Amino acid sequence: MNEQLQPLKKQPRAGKAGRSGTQDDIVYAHIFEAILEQRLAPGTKLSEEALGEIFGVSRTIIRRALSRLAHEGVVLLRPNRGAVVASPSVEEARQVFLARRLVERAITELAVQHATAEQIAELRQMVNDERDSFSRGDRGAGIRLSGEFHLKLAEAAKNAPLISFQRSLVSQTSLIIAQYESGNRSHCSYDEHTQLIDAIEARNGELAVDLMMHHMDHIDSKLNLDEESASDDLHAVFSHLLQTKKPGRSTAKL
Amino acid sequence: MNEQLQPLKKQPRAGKAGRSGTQDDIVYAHIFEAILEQRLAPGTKLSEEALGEIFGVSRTIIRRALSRLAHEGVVLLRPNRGAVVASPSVEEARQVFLARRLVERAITELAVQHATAEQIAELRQMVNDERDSFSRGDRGAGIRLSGEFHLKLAEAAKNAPLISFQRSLVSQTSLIIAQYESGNRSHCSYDEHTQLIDAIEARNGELAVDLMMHHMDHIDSKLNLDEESASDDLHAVFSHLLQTKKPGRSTAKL
DNA sequence: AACACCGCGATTGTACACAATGGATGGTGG
DNA sequence: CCACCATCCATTGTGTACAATCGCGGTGTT
Repeated sequence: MNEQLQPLKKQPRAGKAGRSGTQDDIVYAHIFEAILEQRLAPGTKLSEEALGEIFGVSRTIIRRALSRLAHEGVVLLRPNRGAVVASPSVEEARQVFLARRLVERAITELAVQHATAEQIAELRQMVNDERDSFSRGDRGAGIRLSGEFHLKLAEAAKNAPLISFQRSLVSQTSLIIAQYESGNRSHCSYDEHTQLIDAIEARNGELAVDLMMHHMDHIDSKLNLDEESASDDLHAVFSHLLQTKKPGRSTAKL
Repeated sequence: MNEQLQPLKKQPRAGKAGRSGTQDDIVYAHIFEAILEQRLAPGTKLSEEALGEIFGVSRTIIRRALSRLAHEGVVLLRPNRGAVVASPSVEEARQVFLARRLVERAITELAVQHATAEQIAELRQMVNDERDSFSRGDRGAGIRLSGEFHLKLAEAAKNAPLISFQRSLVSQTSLIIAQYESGNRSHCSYDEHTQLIDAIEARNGELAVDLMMHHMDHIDSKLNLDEESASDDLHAVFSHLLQTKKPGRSTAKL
C-alpha cells in the first residue's frame, strides 16, 4: 500500500544498491501520489531518465514503477514512445464507474460479514484524516485519502482478487475525479463514509449497500461526464488525442 | 545443456532487437500456456537464467514476463528468492471463485446487451475448438480454451476494467482447476457454453445469467475444495512449503 | 552428537552501455 | 511558397556486467 513516505527522495541514495527492494515502492508511491494529487496533469510525459535523475535511481527502477502504474491504469505506456499520465476519456470513466458499482456492492456485503472491530476503528481514523485534509484545503490529499478509505474497506472484505481490482479501480477513479470534478462543491463524502461505517458496524448489510450505492451516485453526480463537459473542460476532452495517435497493440491495457 | 527449443523462435534471432516488442509476449504466452496445461507443476521454480537460455533472450525479457504473470496471480514472486509457479490454497481458490461469480454475472448481462453478431460467431468457433481439444484428449488445451471463451465473453461486455480483471481471474481459475479437479469427469462445459451463447444471441438476459451461474456451480462441484481435500490432496496443500524441490523432471519441455 | 557460526555458491537486484525506433528538422525540388 | 524527403537527435528497448542477498554446507565448540 502507499504509506505516507518521507519528504521525497531524501533517502539513503548511497550511489547505488542502497535499500534494496523498497526502492521500487518509493518511486511508485511518489509518482502515484503526484498523479492523484494533480501535481502531475493528465497527459504529462514521464521521461525515464528525468525521473531517474529526480529519484536518484537508474532507469531500471523507474521502468518497473511505470509498468506497475500502467497496469493500474493511471499511466499510459506507449511502445517506443514513453509513458504519460493517463487521461481517461468519458467512455473510460463510465466503464470504471460501472465496474466500481459492481465491486463496491460486493465489498460492502462482504465487509459487513467480515470486518473486525480493529478494521472498523482504522476506517474511522481514515475518515478523520480525510476530513482534516479537506478542511485544511488540501484537495489532492483528500481525494487520495478518500480512495484509501475504499481500499481499506476492500481489505475488510477479505478477498484478495477483489482487493487488487479495487486498487486499480480506485486509482483510476481518483484520476477521473481530479480531471472531471465540476466546481468545487466540497467533497462531503466523508460524511457518507461515516454513515457507511456505522451501518457496517451494526452489521446491517442492506443499509450499508444502500448507503454505498448512494455514495456512488453522489460521486457520479459531481462529475461532468455528460455532454456539457464538451464546452466546459476542453482540455480534458482533447488531451487524449494530443499524445496517442496509433491504436498500437499495447497489451498493457485492453 | 543449453539446448534452445526451436518451436518458439519464429524469428530469425538476428542477434538482438529483431521484432521488438513481441518478444515479451512470446515468452509470456509460452510460460502461461505451460502453466495452464500443467506442463509446469505448481511450486516449480522459474529460474530467470534458465528461461533466458531456453527462449534465447536476456533475463530482462524473462523478468518482465514473470512480472506480468505474477500480477495475474499464476506466478509467485519472492523477493531475492526468485519466482515459482503459484499453488493456490483452498482459501485462495474460494476467493477467486467468489469474485468470478460476481464478475461473470455482470459480464453476462453486459454481453447480452452489447455482443455483436461477429463476436457471437467467434464464441461459437471457440466452443468448437474446445470440444475438439477434449475429444482429442488434450485436457490442458481444453482448460485453456475454456478459459479463453470466458475471456472472449468479457470482451463482448465492452468494459475494459472488467476484461482486465477477468483475465486475471480466468488465469487463476485455470490453475486451480488444473490443481484440484477431481477424477476425470470430462469437462462437459462446452455444452453449457453453447447454451449460453444461444441465450445471449436471443438477448435473453435472465436465462443467460441463470445458465452462467449454473455453469459456475458445475465448475465448483468438480473441485475438491472441501474438507476432504486435506487428506486427498496432500501435495497441493503443502506444495507452497517445498518450493525448493529439485527440478529433476528437466525433460519437460517448456 | 548436536548446535551455532561462518564462508561459499548460486541467484536475484541494479546500473550502465549500446542499439534501434520515432519524431523533429533542415534542405531540396516542384 | 509549400510539400516531400533524408538526416539527425532524443528517448526507449535490450543485453550484459557487477554487486548484494539468501540458502546451504563445512567446521569448530560445548
